[in-house]
Amino acid sequence: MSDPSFSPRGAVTVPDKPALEGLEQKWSAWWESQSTYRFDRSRSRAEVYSIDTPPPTVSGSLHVGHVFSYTHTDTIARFHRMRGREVFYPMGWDDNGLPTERRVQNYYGVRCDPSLPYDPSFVPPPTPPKPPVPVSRPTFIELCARLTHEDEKVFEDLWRRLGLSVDWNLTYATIGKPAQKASQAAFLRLLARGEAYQTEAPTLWDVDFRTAVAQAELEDRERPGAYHRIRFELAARPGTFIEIDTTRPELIPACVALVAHPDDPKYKDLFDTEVMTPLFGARVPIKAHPLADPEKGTGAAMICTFGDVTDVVWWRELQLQARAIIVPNGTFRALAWGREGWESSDPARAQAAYDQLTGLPSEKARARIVDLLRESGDLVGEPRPVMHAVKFFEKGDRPLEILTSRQWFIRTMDKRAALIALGAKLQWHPPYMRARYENWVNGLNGDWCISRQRFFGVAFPIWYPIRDDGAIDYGRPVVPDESRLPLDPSTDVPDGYTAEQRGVPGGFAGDPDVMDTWATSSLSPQITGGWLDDPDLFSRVFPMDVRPQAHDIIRTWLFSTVLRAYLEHGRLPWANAAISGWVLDPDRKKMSKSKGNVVTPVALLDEHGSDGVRYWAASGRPGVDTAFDAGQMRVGRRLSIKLLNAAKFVLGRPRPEGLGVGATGPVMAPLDRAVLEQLAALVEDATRDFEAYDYARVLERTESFFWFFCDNYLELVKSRRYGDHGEALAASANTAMLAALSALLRLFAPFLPFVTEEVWSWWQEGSIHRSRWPEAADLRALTAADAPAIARDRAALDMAVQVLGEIRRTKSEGKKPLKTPAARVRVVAPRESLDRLADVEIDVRAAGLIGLLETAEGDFHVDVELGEITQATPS
RNA sequence: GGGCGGUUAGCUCAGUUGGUAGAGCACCGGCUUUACACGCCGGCUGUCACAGGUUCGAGUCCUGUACCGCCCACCA
Repeated sequence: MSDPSFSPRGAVTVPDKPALEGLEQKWSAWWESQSTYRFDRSRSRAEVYSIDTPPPTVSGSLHVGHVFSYTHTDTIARFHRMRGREVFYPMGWDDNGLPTERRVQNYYGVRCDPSLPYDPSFVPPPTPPKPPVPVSRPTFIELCARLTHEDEKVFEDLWRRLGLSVDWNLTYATIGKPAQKASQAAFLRLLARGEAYQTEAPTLWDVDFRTAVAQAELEDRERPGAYHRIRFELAARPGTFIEIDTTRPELIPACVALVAHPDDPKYKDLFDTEVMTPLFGARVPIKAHPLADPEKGTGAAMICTFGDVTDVVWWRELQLQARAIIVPNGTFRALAWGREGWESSDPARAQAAYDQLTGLPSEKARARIVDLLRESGDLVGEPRPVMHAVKFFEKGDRPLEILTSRQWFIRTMDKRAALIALGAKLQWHPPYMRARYENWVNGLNGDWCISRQRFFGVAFPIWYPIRDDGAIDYGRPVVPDESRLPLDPSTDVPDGYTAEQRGVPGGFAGDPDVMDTWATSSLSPQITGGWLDDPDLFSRVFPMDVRPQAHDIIRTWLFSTVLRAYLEHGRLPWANAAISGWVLDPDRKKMSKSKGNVVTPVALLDEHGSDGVRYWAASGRPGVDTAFDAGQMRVGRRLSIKLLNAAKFVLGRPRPEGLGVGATGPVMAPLDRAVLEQLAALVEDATRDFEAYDYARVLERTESFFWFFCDNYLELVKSRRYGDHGEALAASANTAMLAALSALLRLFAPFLPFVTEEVWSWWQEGSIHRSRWPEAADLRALTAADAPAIARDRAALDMAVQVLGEIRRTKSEGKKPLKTPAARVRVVAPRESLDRLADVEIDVRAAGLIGLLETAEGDFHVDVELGEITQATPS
């Protein structure tokens, strides 16, 4: 036989009652012991299929969305493995950054106080205390590591249970040493090339986390607010006012100008004259800028430092002064009017007003100042409530503020054209996802801020000299040699200094910040591929074949990875992006913990089995948000059971003795040839679709064929295969069935790894997941049919199915058992069809329990008379 | 405001170059049939969102509209 894999190897062992129970434990343990998914790094780049696995956030909750998208990737990985590629499939854990910090704070009841000394004997209290216990930064980081390790085990258990074919020797963590080293080295190289820079500038700021955040981490949320109409008195014409609308009246003390459109006739004559701010009496100019919309509010707006990103644009482009009033925790700072350049026409009144705001957060200050404005008569009318979108840090609970601070940036704006070009070269699955990427790149409005004022993360590996006057000299950072990485500048000492010089004049200070989590995640191909420490491995896996990920992080993870690969290697990090959708609940909302509609994945696997859950997941098409559907999981479970039973039949020992599974022979019956030809076509389609990352289509078609195979083909050939028409025809059926079973099992293997492995083990050696993907040519070699013969065989199969269907219908409508004989069947059909029916007559007669079969030429129809056969069976 | 998807049976969704509308689930009826009752056989179900256009012919191609969802921008 040209395809050896359908010939049974050794003894065939089929359980009496095949069942799914226990298969997951059995086979996942076996795969582990056999190293079935071990990556062989001796293979060349062309032979390798490498996957840039997304590291799940281990501090987050496990949910069906994980199961969904990781199953998609696993089907792709298994397909390519069976196609002969050596699959590089690592697993990563995202334990970096804020989610971990927040979880550690809540879990242990601690808070990080970097000023505390390290206490090695610290043990977290048994229950989280309130208020939280302050701990040193090293202790906090230890607790982060401890908890994430626990979380990782839970994820690993889930992944093994789900049957992901990852190589567990290739795990990585985004806070692990290799990740730190890669992040720090890449940063130093960017710094050396001038692609990373530090500057003091207005920055998006989360007041609860007290850190800068990036544009990519923003999200809009609808919040109630109110327009407040405020009057500003013209400095040159007391008693004459300009009115503006604002949703943030509390920022009036930070007001540095008013602005209107250059062509707005209402304000044309007033540009570059001055007004007095209400309550505070500061003189501010009226400026013209095209971003001001004459249609909005009164047409004039207040510019504050800083109320929103438009303020930043105006402030920068109109070269205004800064009056910063909000401090990192989001409250109004103490300040003295009349000093620090905070002039006022009435400093005492300004001070009195401002004192009422000092120490308040924005929202409280807003309520307070509205009272003051109402008393002073500067509030025109009453506030008009409105729902409006407010910018939030995606993980934050309060609206962002914009604060001026010193931050690190990676140059992005000047790379946009190159990034668009790279995005066009990337193969997107589905293709329309590219638009989201291009949308994002084109909408960027600043370089990427990568520094965060947090504790648990990758440190910036640099120090700054401290001048003799005690000031930190940010302009001359002290950088280490790459060989020292990874390092922590808060404990490690720069070359040429001693530890005693830390923090003293003439000494040094470490950079206090950590990197944005995406600054590390964006290097995942480099981290997993051994970029710095294992160039041999890197040359075999990079650039990678595929990045699988969900569509919501195209703007973050996908974008930043493309950027970093471009900056570091001048090329794309992968050839393909396979984008998964979300899991929606039946109400079409994104499944989320807050809505309380999350089903735990383990409970699903318990109820429906891994293969059942995977079936549901794999039926979700690439990029498409998919409804959670337990019904589909039941269908998948049923399919798995059907596979067990169909295989039991195909591999079973039919009567008479001697015509066992070993009795194969030339495929000579038209039905057998037809089914193998159909299967060959299916294999071609499946291969093509899988190559195009359309796993869902492969599953759908394979399943459809499989049910046809069971319900029609197997039923039609049963009798012949039992030997009722001689050994040669039995052997033909036997061969076709075995070849079909083998191919079908392998087609299903990427989707249903457990049940297919189980069935494979009944009659084959080794893992099905290391077996060869079926080839259409192998199946066609069995039939050796030319095109006209194929057409005849297909027509014959078609006739057989139609006639059998008519007989079944008659029995069903007559409410008779299917075992009821059909005494007389008259088939009227065109001559050609009758010839084809004659080709398969013995199979149709046997399957339909036909007594007398009559034929006549005419338009197709079938008459069936049920009942016992009363006359001798005609030939 | 810009962009991207979607709208097909009660539900979830297929429908590859235009050629008489499909599957599963659900529902109804029947059947112990020697692989499977975790099964089998059969049945019912549609103005393919709407309006135009191209075509001998449109679920499929073009234009527009409506609604749903998402991404981005704006948000004084």
